[in-house]
Amino acid sequence: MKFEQNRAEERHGRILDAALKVFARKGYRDSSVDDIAGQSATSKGGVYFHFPGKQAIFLALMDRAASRLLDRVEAVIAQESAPVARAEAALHVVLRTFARHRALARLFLIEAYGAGREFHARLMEFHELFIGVIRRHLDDAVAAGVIEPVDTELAGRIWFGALNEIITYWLLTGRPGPLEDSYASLRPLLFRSVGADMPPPRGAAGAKGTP
Amino acid sequence: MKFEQNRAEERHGRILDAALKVFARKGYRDSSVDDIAGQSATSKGGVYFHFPGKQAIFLALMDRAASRLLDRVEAVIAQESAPVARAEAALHVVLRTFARHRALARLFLIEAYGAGREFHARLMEFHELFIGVIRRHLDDAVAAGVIEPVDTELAGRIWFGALNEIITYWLLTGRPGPLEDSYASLRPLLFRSVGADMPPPRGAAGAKGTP
Amino acid sequence: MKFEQNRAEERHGRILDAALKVFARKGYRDSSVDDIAGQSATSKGGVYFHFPGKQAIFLALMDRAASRLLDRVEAVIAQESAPVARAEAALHVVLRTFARHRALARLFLIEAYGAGREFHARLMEFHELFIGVIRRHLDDAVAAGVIEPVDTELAGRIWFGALNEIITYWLLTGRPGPLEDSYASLRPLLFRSVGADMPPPRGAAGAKGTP
Amino acid sequence: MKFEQNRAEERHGRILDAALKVFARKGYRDSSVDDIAGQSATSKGGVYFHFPGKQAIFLALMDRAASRLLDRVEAVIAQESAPVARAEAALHVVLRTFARHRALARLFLIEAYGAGREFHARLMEFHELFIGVIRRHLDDAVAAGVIEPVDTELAGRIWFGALNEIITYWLLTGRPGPLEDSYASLRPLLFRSVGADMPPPRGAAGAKGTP
DNA sequence: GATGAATGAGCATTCATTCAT
DNA sequence: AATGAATGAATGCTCATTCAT
Repeated sequence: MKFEQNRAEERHGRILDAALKVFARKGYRDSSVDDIAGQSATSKGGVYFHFPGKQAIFLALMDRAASRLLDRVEAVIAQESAPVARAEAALHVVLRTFARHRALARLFLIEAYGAGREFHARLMEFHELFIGVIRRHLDDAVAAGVIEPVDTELAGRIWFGALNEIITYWLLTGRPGPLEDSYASLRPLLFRSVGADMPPPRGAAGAKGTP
Repeated sequence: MKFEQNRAEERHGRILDAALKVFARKGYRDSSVDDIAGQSATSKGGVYFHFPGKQAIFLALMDRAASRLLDRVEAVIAQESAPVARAEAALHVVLRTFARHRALARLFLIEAYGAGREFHARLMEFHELFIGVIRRHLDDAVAAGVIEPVDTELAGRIWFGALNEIITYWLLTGRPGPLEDSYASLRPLLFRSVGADMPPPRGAAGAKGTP
Repeated sequence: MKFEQNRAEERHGRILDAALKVFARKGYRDSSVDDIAGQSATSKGGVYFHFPGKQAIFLALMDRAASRLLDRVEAVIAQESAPVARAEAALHVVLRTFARHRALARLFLIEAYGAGREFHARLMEFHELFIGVIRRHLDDAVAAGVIEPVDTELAGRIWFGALNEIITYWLLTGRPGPLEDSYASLRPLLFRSVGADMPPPRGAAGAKGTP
Repeated sequence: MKFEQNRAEERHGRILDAALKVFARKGYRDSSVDDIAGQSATSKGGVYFHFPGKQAIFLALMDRAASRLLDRVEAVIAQESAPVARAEAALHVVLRTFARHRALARLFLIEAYGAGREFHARLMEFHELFIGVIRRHLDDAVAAGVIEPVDTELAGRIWFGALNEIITYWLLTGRPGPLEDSYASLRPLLFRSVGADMPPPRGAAGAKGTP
């Protein structure tokens, strides 16, 4: 029975993997359940056994992806100690992950809009989740006196929106070639926006220059 | 003949107006040409007489809207003299216009993504157009020594992306109630991002110079 | 008024010419009245002024073509004196005319079938008309004792059907390259079918060799 | 699984049967897929599950019919020994089959022309197939010295074309009442066309040899 | 007479979903 | 659990025909 459960879970996951590929390639509306069934080496009936419908697949896919992404964010944040660095880290992981997984990026930045009314609320929840992370650490920074008091929710939203535009543009036009190159220029602008001193670049881990 | 031409143009415009309403209400994919025909008090055949197809309607709609919006932007910019104020003005008009015309906002911020691959390139062109306006005036500001040298293209993109996120969130959740309220908090963050001093708020222009 | 009448007739003919081109190129069902209007440098409304509808155009076209073809047949027959030669001449003109006017051939051999029930009766009338011509001269030949008594109606139909198949095959496959080449081989077979001696080839006009 | 396969094949065949009826009654262009679905007691979707489209149905129908007809031809030919009798048999089966199955006749002699460009090539292939059968046996007859050397391909085409015209005329006008009556008059004309002696009528085979 | 805008019925095709096996 | 056959509603688009100007 444990065995069967695993098999079911594996199938479940396989369908989501297939859906991600298909949705990213053809877009939500132009993907058919048959496409997903084909890509996941299952039958249409099989897909409907594991999911109640096409919408549910997309929703489950967003949930799984968002939760994995948040986990990664939390993991990276845990390695930073300075509040601003933590906020920054959150942003950077998202950029890096999307740069490495275009399909994922398409899902959140493009397809979720086109999938229809039903997904918008959920998408906004995800935005809030990520913005909330940024915001929390900016709040810490304010509390610690590292940055001036600002509307941290709005600041988080700005950071997030800026990132979105950059990644979306990259997704749809291919520019700039290596997405991560944007980050070096992006950093100072965002930091300045909340009146933070430029901390050493991420990864330099505070080891440099402190006597 | 002049008369007939006007009649044709009027119908053309009426169809676009109807399409805007319908697309904003039901989304591009869930809107049928019949819906548009009904809303514009025309027959389906009439719609197809004026437009080659559904996609063309959406495209024409985006073009018309973007061109009107750009005109408004240019008009407002012309009333400002300081470069940073001009860049800011561009942003502000967009915010105000979208706040007053939710349907328009939906079109550009939501539906254009869901309408399919064919529209993405065009949408990005519009982004570039607006970002280009901001950028040009930031360049002027740099040249005038008003702000420090920054990657103005990226700065423009950040401003634009931040605005997008704010408006999108408002569109989909209704928060904050009056969208324009965001502007007051947004301003200092964006200005700081490019290292600009806070100019007096827009519209306070007449107050300048009073001791 | 005579002038206007001529203008109208000219337009009428121009539309038929255009229709012939269009029908031959795209087939009756895939040709639109717009296509015909375009090809005849008229407006759709103009076409409908001269003809009550698409069917009527096709019918008028068939009538005009058949009548011209019959005229040509009669003219050529008048130049022959031997009854069998006359029957043969009828066949030969049709072959030659269709070989030189593919569009015409398409009209009668292909499109008339696809145009729908309404045209079938008329098409069969045309078949009968041509077969009647052949038959009449075969009857003369029988009466003159030149050929044995045969079912001349059937013989006419056979001659006509054979010709049809040959031309149709040529129309749709392009073989044989020069359609008229078939004629030399066709002649003896058809003549033998009615038990006629092989007369000298048409065009040799009895002048050759007879002392 | 064998069972399901049968069920699928049965449905497949049922749809073709329905299509034959519908196409023969209304013509290819005036038949809708809905008509076929209705006639086959299936849903439109069901039809599309078994066939990729309307054209494919027509094509499959032609293929099935032609293959069945060819089988019948071969079977009848096998019962004759004389080459000319075999060629004749081929012709006769076609006449008889079409006389008994008007729908089939309509399909090949009328609708295939009206169905559009796409079908013409296939139709000509069928013509060639049947003509090839006749031709082969005429070749045998020539080789056996039974008939004089003639262009057997052309002779086959003539026989076939003659038959076509006769059947087509019967289909569209109803004359002669019993189509098969034509055959008795047709035989001598065709035989003579290739210079063959009149063999005893088909079916009289058992009478052969009685002094 | 001529034009072209407008109409509206018709149709092939797609696809999410259901269900018998 | 899984399959694939079946359903039926939905929709973009075409086009013969009409008619106001």
